Parts: sequence; structure tokens; C-alpha cells
Amino acid sequence: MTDLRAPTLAEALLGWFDRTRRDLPWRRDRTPYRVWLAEIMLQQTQVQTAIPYFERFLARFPTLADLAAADEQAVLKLWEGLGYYSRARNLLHAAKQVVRDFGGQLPCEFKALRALPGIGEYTAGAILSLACGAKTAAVDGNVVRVISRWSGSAWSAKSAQDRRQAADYVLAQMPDSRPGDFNEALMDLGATVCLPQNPRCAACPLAWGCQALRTNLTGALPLRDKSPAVPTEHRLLLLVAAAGLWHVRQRPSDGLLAGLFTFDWLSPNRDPKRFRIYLQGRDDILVRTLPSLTHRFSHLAWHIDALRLELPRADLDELACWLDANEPQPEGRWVDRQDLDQLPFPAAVDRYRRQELDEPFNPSPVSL
DNA sequence: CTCCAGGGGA
DNA sequence: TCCCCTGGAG
Repeated sequence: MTDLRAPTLAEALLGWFDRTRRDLPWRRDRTPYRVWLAEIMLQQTQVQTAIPYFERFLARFPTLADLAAADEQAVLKLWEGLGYYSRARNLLHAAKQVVRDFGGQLPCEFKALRALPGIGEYTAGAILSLACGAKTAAVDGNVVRVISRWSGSAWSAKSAQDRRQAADYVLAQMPDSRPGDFNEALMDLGATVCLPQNPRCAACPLAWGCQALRTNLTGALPLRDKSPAVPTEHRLLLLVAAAGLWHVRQRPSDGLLAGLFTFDWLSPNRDPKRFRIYLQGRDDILVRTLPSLTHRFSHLAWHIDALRLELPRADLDELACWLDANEPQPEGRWVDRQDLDQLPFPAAVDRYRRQELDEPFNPSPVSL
């Protein structure tokens, strides 16, 4: 007998998922540790970016217990370039807690997961549904977009209240049999079909019932707030070398780029022009002007001018009054080329590291 | 270039 | 509410 009733959201979505499911590394073996690691990496990060990081991380720390025994710098090194470095630090701290409190096994229990650093509402839901098989919503930005368009609801991914509404909607539609697949299907649809811009509605398995498509509102849903203009800070980066060593500093353990290493910065309360004049008078310091660049963060931008300095000795005493020192190591460190490769650098500064480290030094006049 | 996306902590 | 980072699209 032919089934004449309309399909449900879950049937259409899971049918599509079964045909098009992406083969991603963390889907091959859905253990709580692998799901957890993947979900942390995927926060604010695109799938293609996260894949090589996930592989390297698991190769280095195959189990949660291996991770818990790591030191922070090794974890940050594996996170280098991925951004939002507090995710890596929280991951390590949470792993230690799980070893201490749960014998190294992530608990399949919402309150316990939610209490771990770095695990919020979304990540707890993702671990529970994907790794534990629990019927739990996992509402990220993708899911808010899909459900907001499907239901024609004027929701914003930033609003906690709207995310709750979306979670309630998801839970009401979720089949008892495949909660993890249902959540993953929603995320896949948001990532590959129900795109923020130019959604591919012609290829969408939910087009038949989509309120936003029916009312021509896919461009308006979900609601988004316009991004505010970010202030630009002008900074002078100094790649200081002497006798084959490079001078680096570790940033403070909180705030921007916490715990990562950079080269030196001219102190913000020093005038860059005066510093360039000073350098012209120092015949013993070789200088080269490097290309400038602008690096944007979420809330501010750095316009970076950069100089490479070759000192006669590995000694910063005479230069120290120009430089930006910070706790806990105001004096910084001199490291060789091999050591430098072991230190985590943020993307903004890593571009200079990659470009300059193995370049021969060609001094140039200091431009003012 | 500019615009935009994307969870959690304090 | 603000802070945290990078990459991809156009």
C-alpha cells in the first residue's frame, strides 16, 4: 500500500543524510573523546580547517589520558594557527579534571559535561547525542539558521532565548532512534546546503516545507546584527636576532593570544619615529624594513610595521627601554632556530617567522 | 580590499 | 555584554 501522507522533517532530513553524509575523520569512530575534541575544534572553525589539526592532535594524544598528561605549551603548539587559544587551554584543563574525577572517561551526563571548562550548552548536547546516543539537541549557528528558515521564525543565533526556542523545536522533531544522526544532518545541511549566503534551495531536501523559501525570506533569516567597526592599533614588530639566536616573548596567560609567543614589540608608549631615528644612530645594529600587514581580530585590528634587527651580541639591555615587556618573563628568551619551531606563534606574527627565519639578512636603510 | 561566520567564559 | 582568532567568499 502506498504511503500518501506528507514526509516529516526527520524522514526527509535523515533520508538526505543517508545519501550525502560527509565522511569526516571524527565520524569514523564516535567515541566521546574524539567527538569532544572535534566539537571543540569546530567551534568557530570550518571543517576543512579543522581536519588536519584533528589528525595531528589525535596522533600526538591518542587518548584523553595522554592529553591530560601533556604540558600546555605542547597543546598550544598543536593548536597553532587555529585561533581562540583558550579552547586549547580549556581542553587540557578539562582532560585533567576528567582523569581526576571520572577515571579518564567523559561522563555521558549533561550537568557533569557542562561543568567542564570549554563545554557549553552546544558542546554538551553534541557529545551526548553523537557519542552517547542520548536524545539531546545541539544547537549551533548552523542549526539556528536551518530551523529559523524552515519554521519561518525570526531568530538570531546570538540570542540565548532564540537558541532555546530552536532547541525545543529540534527536540520535538527528533526521532527516538537516531538523535546523533539527526543533529549531524542538521549541521551538514547548514554547512553544505542551507548556506548563510546564496543557499542552495534547489538541492535542499527540506525545500518542500521551508517557510522562508515559501515567503522569500531566506535572505532575511536568521536575523543577524551588523558587525561593528573595529578599531585599528598601529604596532611596530621587531624581529631581533643576534649570533644565530632570536629574541621571543611569551604573552601573558590571559587576554589576547594568551600564552603564545611573539617577537618583540615597540612599547606602545614609545614613538616609532623616534625609535627609527635612534636606530640610525646605532651603527652596530643592522636593520631591514619588512613588509607591513594588517591582521584583523574579532574586536580589533593590528596594522603591523616590522623591522628585522641584527645585534652585535645576544643582549637587549640597551634596547630594553624601547620594548614592550610583560609578565611573567619581562626579560624574554633567546632561542635558536630549532627551539623557535617548538613554540606556538599566532598567525599574525607567524607570517613573519615563516618569511624571515631562513632568509639571509640584507640590511636596508631605516625609513622614517 | 570588505564582509561574514562561528561557542564559551568572565 | 564584551572578549577571544582565523579563513573563506565575493
